[in-house]
Order: sequence, then structure tokens, then C-alpha cells
Amino acid sequence: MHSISEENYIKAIYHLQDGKALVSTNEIAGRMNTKASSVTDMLKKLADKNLAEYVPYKGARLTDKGVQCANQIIRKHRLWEVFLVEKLDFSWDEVHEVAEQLEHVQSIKLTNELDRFLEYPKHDPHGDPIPDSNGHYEQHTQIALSQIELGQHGVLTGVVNTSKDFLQYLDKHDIKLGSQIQLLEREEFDGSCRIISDTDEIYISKLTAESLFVKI
Amino acid sequence: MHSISEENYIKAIYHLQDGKALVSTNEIAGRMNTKASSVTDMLKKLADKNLAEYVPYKGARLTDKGVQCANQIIRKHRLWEVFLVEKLDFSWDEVHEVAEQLEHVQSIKLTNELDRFLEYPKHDPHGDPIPDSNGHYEQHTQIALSQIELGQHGVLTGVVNTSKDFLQYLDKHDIKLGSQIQLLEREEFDGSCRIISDTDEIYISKLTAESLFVKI
DNA sequence: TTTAATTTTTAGATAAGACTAAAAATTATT
DNA sequence: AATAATTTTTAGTCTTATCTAAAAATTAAA
Repeated sequence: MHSISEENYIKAIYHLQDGKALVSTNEIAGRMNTKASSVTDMLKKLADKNLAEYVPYKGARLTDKGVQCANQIIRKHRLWEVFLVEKLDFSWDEVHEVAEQLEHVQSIKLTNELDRFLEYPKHDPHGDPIPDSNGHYEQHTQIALSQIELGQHGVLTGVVNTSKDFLQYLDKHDIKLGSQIQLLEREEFDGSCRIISDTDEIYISKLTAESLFVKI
Repeated sequence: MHSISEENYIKAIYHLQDGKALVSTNEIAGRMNTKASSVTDMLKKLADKNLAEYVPYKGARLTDKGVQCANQIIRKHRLWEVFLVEKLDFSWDEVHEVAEQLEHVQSIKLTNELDRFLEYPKHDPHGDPIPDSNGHYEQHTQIALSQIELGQHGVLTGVVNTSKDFLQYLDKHDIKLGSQIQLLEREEFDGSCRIISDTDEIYISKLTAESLFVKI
């Protein structure tokens, strides 16, 4: 179908184009650790294949066909992440690199059977939604833990910070997707919070509270 | 580590070199659907990397390092085949193509965790042995069904013919790896056999009997 | 054992994808 | 608005892995 390189560009543009009319060559180069000239070459190719609209000197954006393609890659990536964490005991911070490889395996049957085997998960281990076989997904109403009211509780559904250090910090405190979280107290002067995660009472910083998303 | 192309050549040489002192360029080209000139190029490269010994005009053979590498690729391939059949409901004849892709994913942790998840299977769905993480495997004592004595029984441990048609034929008659098989009768004039597979009594041709291997 | 047939290698070309350096276009600044 | 700074593209090179066609080596046959 498409080369691994093409797929990686499609994915990068998809993640960058959120809202924006056009994504610039340099933005793509930055995200992919490549040079602008390489990006230009690929944008022409993606435009030829009707996967992206490309306006020289202005940037590019995925066509509907390109978005569809991106959704399938993301679907595979996130399903594999669920598999690695739930079945193979990987931790949050270890899955990405391997999922980057697995997402390029071409077999519609493989993807759909994996989906079934995992019992049609709606979100990956970071809380990001998993598109179904038609590319559709529900963006759940999540709110940052730093935004909810005192005493309120919710279920951890996602994180915005996916750095290794942060994910390991969460693991250490046994804060995981699906954890029941209640906000007990918030210090006004520094925004730090006292919360209950499942049964443990812990203190978290403002930055952490802003990085955790819950469904209320 | 090694490119996908290199890995495919290593695998091909490994399967061809059984016993033989050297595998010829043309044999490799034939197995890989490529041209002899491409094989020559790659043999030089593998020799440079100390993965194969290459004697111009004579052929090549894997070094110990090459054999080790081949075993790891085969280990991954066969583990994925088990996964596809046991967990994702693939049939025998559907797994190969997908496993060919999955075997190139680089992550030692992935391979070993998959092995654990599948409970350290000793054989793949075709009965071929799966090397352990050190590259060792036990070649079990299997014998063709056509060779055993009347009345004797065994467990189906492998097939030599892996054509789609043959595997589908076996599925149709519910003959699968691990099936308890007993030889009831053999016609001398054409070598066909009457057998019991688990609970079903069926007739099979000489060719089929020669293609089924059992552990007695 | 000399010629014929086959196999293998070399030489040169091609395609994908990435790079550097220079040129061109765009945006920002005075 | 003219110049400076930045961004983007073009042109040309490199690497990997292929291929074709021709040359060289090996093997088979007369």
C-alpha cells in the first residue's frame, strides 16, 4: 500500500494539522527529525498520491483520503499499545517505540482480530481514543484534574505529558488509566493537590494535576 | 541491527544450507524470487558483516553469528504464528504472510514477553520447533504417519506440505496439531490409510500419510 | 580435451529516501 | 519600501536494494 516512510509523514501531518489550515514544511521536519528538503520531496509525493494537498512555500494538509489513512495507522498503533500493556506487561513508557514498528504491519484481518481479542478497547494506555475499523472514534469529555472542583471525583482517562519520567512517576504511585480519583484539597499558593487515587492518598504538584485528565 | 532485506537473505540461506557445505547463488535467488546478481551483492555484504562465508562462484554458508541471527528470526516468526492461530483465530494457511512482517519487529523484550504470554510453546502451528531465547530447540522424534505400524498411535506434531490447499484439507477434517492419531488399516496397492483422528475415523491418501508427522 | 551450456559476477542503471549547499521565495525589520 | 532574516525549494550527491546485459568462470557434453 504505502511505504513506511509515507505512513510516518502522514501520521506526523495528522498530529500537527489539528485546526490549522496548513502545516509548514519546517514543523514537519522538526517533528520527524529530518531536513526540510526531505519534507518537500515527500509532500510532492503525497500530493501526487492524493493523500495531501500541497501549496508550495505555504505548507500541506491531509486530504480526506490522507486522514482516513492516518486513522488506520493510529488505530493500529493504539491497539498494539493496549496489547503490549495488558497482555505483555509492558509499562506505559516502553510501548511507544515498539508500537511504532508494529503499526506498519499490513493486514486488515490482523488489526480487526487484535481489536476483538482485546475486547474492542476504546482508549489506549495513555487515554487516547482508538478509531474503529471505519476510522471513527469518540472523543470523550475529559477535563484536567486541575480544573475539577473540590470533593469531585472521576476516572483517569488520559495524560497530556507522555515523557518517560512522568509515566514512571505515575507507575510508582500506582496511578493508572481507569484509576478512581477524588480531589480532596488544593493549595491556592502553588496549585498542588491532595487526592485519593483508588485507595491511596497522595500529594501531587500543579504540573501533575494539569497533566492528568479525568472523565467526571 | 540488520535491515529487513539482510534478515530475509539470512533466513533463506539458513533454510537451504541444511547439511550442504555451500548454498549456490541461484538456489538463493530461486527461493527469494530475485536475480542472481542481487544475491551476489548481498552475499558480499553478509560476508563483510561476518554473517556468512562467501566463496565466489561456489556459494555461501552462514557463520555461527549468522546462524544465531537466523534462529532469532525463526523464533520470532514461529512465536507470532502461534499467537495468530491461538489468540487471533487465524487458520494455518493464513499466518505465514503476516508472520513474515512481524518477524522483523526489533525488540527483545517483545519477543520474550510474547513467549511467556503464549506459555513457552515448543512448536509452531505447523509443528516446527521454536528456538528459545538462546537459539536452542529440541528437534523432536517425529515419524511420517506412512511409516508407523498398524494399530500404533501418536500425536500429530508436524506437516511437511504447507500448501494452502493441504492445510485447508486438514482443517476440513479437523486434523490439527496435537490430534491423537491411530493407524487402523493400510491398503498395500495404493498406500492409502484408514485412521482415527481424535474421535473421527477417516480415509487418507498415501500422499497425505507421507505429509503428516507424528510423535509416537 | 575442446566446445557448448550453465552459472556467477561485474558494470552500469534505476528508484526510494535522505542529505548538503545554493538559490529562490516569503516574512520581518528598520 | 528596501533590506535583512528566515523559510522553502531546487539541484546534485549518497546509500540501499533492486534490475538488465555483458563478461568471466565453472560445469557438462561431445
